[in-house]
Amino acid sequence: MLTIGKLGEAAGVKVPTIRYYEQIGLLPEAERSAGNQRLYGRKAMERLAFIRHARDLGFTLEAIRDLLSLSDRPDQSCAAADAIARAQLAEVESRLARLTALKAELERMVVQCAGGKIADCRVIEVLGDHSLCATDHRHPETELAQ
Amino acid sequence: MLTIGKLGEAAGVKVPTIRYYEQIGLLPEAERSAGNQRLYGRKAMERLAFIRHARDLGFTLEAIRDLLSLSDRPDQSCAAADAIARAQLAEVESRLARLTALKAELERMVVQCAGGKIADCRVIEVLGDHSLCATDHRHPETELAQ
DNA sequence: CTTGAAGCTATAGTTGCTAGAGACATTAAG
DNA sequence: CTTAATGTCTCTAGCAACTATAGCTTCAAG
Ligand SMILES: [Zn+2]
Ligand SMILES: [Zn+2]
Ligand SMILES: [Zn+2]
Ligand SMILES: [Zn+2]
Repeated sequence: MLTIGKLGEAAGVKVPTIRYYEQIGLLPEAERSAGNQRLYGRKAMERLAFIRHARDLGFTLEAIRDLLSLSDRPDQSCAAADAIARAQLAEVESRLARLTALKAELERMVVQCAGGKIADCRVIEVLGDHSLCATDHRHPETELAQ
Repeated sequence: MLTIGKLGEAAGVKVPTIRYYEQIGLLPEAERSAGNQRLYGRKAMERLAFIRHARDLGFTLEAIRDLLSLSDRPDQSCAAADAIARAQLAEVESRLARLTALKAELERMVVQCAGGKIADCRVIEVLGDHSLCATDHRHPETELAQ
């Protein structure tokens, strides 16, 4: 059995984060030692590794909650899990598209500035006027999140 | 003079967001009508458009605060403004790199799943075990933000 | 002149944590 | 065995950048 600190170290998750996951019900309530300290076994460790990995792949905690409850029912079809993954892929693709446009605009800005006074700075000028942009990079309904 | 609603419409910014910007000091306190409603002139409109555009390009409100105070001093060198823009470009590039890796992993996951039971689902399997990943996509110190 | 939209303030909620305060538990050294 | 240094406990508050709600006042159209 691992203490919370050891578990965090093993899984690459900070201690308060583990407690937070328990608090929001993503991890079950941990067993406690005689002195009221949390103790974790292999199952908890695997569950936390799953969460950590899914977070690293950009899934929200809500999506992870769903994936975890799916993974607890091995006999069911995996269609729902696959749908969550495909939605996450679509999300990532849309962010990629947006960031690619942003990168192009930012590059244009910094390249075009000759480096004089603020009054002549292309960066300041472009920020004040989107019509000077080459692409339509504007924030659609897509959230900035992640 | 525009009311807050008209200003928001013109600049593509929601009304509560404008009030929020005023509250945090990003916009100056607006003039008020006899009935205590905010009124905006062309300067406020330009300032809000600048903020909106910079937000669309991914700058943080802190960076925008700095850019705005720089743009209020037209005689000074634009080096500081350019540095902020280059930092933002670097940030975007690092997010792009990470998202590109995520996209590759997510694609691998969804492609490899044959679509049967959860017990055999490649999505669930890979989420539980990063060693099944092709790339090291893990979250460095870089924040997930935006 | 009435009514509905738009404005006002103030507070709380969102996501996914992170940081602190103050108290108890465990471990290692002396 | 005692102390000191960590580690852990709970609880609360804070971060970005808004968004939503409640309960009010003001404005503009018919
Ligand atoms: Zn410049
Ligand atoms: Zn633009
Ligand atoms: Zn599957
Ligand atoms: Zn992985």
